[in-house]
Amino acid sequence: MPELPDVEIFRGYFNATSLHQKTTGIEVRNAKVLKEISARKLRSALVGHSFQSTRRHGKYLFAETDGTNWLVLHFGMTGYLKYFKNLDEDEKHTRVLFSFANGFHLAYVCQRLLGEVNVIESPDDFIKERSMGADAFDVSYDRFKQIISGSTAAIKSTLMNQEILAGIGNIYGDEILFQSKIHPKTKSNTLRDKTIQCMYRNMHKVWRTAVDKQADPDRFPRTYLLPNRAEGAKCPRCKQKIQTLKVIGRTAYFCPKCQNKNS
DNA sequence: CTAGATGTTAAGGT
DNA sequence: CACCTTAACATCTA
Repeated sequence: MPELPDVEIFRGYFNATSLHQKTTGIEVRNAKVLKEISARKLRSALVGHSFQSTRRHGKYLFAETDGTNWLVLHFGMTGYLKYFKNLDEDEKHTRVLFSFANGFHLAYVCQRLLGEVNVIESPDDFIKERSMGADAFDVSYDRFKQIISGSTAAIKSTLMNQEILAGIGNIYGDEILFQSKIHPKTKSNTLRDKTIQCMYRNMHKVWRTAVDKQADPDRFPRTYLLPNRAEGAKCPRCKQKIQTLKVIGRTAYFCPKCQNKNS
């Protein structure tokens, strides 16, 4: 489930489980997640070292070692972390298994292999090389407004473009637009200042709620779209039928009554 | 059996 | 250039 809030939760999980202990081994079960490095390089960069701290930018998690390298984790559509002692708790789709000196393991699980495990020397350089936009949790209002009003694309497309704003994916994009009563196909540069302010506030509200509720839609407030994000479901605000349409190839769920293009 | 699913990228079209 | 659509990656589920 990895969008910004999910990755922020993984970061907390990593901090609570995997810092300050020596990595004793790394088993690469499926090298497809390594994308641009070898298993040998992953091991030589991390084995014998310990993780000291973490950072997040958009959907990427970075873990700093006591050496010169950082571990990079991206979770694709189906990735997550699991920390355990006994291998009978291992997961079917563990792609990389980190082992620590205390006998515990950290599994990088990624069913669809769309995620990435990498090693880098500088998160800031990596963020630049990958052309990532401002983190959607950290961005200032002035920058946010500049970003939105500088794009002629559909607002949902702008929000989800990682080179413009990093961290928003399909489901939280829908939630932010639902909370802000904006139609997903509204042209970004036609939004009024007041609407952009509203969207900025709602973006933060959604992040806080999602992290607070451990990104579990069942625990979200009833006024949220996410628990009702299904074809034929009813809008939690006006009871109209939720509709779908395609924006940049992804399904957008929205309420045709609450979210109209002229608001 | 088929279509679609939280992500990203490449290729091609308007 | 800015934007959109489609396809692809591997696997599971409705």
